[in-house]
Amino acid sequence: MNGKTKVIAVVGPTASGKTALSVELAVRYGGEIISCDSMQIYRGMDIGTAKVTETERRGVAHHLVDVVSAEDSFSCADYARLAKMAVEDISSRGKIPIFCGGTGLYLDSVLKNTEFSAAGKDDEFRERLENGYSPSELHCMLAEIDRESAESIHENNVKRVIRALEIFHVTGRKKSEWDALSRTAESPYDSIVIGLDYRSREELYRRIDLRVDIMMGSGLTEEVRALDSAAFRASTASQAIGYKEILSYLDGKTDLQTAVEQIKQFSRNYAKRQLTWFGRNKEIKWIYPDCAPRGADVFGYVVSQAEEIIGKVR
RNA sequence: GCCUCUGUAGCUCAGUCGGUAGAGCAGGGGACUGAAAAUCCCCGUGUCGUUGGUUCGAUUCCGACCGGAGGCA
Repeated sequence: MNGKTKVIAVVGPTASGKTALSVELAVRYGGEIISCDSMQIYRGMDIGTAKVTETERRGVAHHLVDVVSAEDSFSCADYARLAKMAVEDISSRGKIPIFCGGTGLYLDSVLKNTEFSAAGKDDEFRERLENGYSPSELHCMLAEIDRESAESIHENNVKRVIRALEIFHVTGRKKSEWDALSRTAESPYDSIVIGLDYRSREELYRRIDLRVDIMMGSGLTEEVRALDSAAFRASTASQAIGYKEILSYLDGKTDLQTAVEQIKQFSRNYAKRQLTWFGRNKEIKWIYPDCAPRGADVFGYVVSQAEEIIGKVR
């Protein structure tokens, strides 16, 4: 007992079964869910983000779902702010906050209590750099003001190079300085992080493909059509897997079958990136649904594994 | 039946004027601090369809055969 707020988190790649487990744990332990998904944040994006349905929620309160319009911009820093408030709110009512989602950066920023730099974004500045310079020119500019950051960011990663330049432009201090500073705050949480993954990568990929087919059958095309607008197309949300491909189909740039294949493909690639992110967090306790005993109820197995993990730490 | 084209990495295809071959995608690994479902980095030996021949040497040239595509009749 150290007085820190207890939180549970369920993480893992897309289609690994996080939603059902998190709700089950919330029911068993008296918890409320805090979504940790960069796309479920947006209103109107339900089918393509596999957002928790009313039935799936089983009466459990869900936070940080549908909080902004799909045309708005949103950031990790915004998320961290809202998530901390949600944790406060939930635990003040004697309930356990349970994070659930696949956006590793978002979760870490909360659990590790990342102190974000004071540099907000400056769209004009970004645009000017994007259009006015080559990647190597930008990288040289960064090397001049912040050698350390320049060394850790690859020249071709223009987005990052520009952000580092932006931080200096806005605050007059280096990104590397801010980064060091951001790591000094201690986490106010005691967290148990449960990861869901499949021992068989193929099995995970099969689940992803299947889920995409279900999304299509549930009317993803109609959902995207309903969201379509100039503002949506200019937004971060429209970059989401499933949305950008259908948009391209609606424009007649790809046929539907190709679009669906791409959605599956990009989802699989994405799942791999998620696993890489979570893989470096050695605190995560992994559960593999495909390791359930032959003939056993898989979900029951997953839940009992989770209970064991939670029980041990408590 | 004849003619032409074609057979190279899981897929799509380059290439070797004869000295055993390389891209994209897939796949694998990695990074990640205000766009993160984004962005970016690293990893390519495969009977070069089979089989004869020519050659010091053939995936590359020639013949036959077997797939595939098209054309003529």
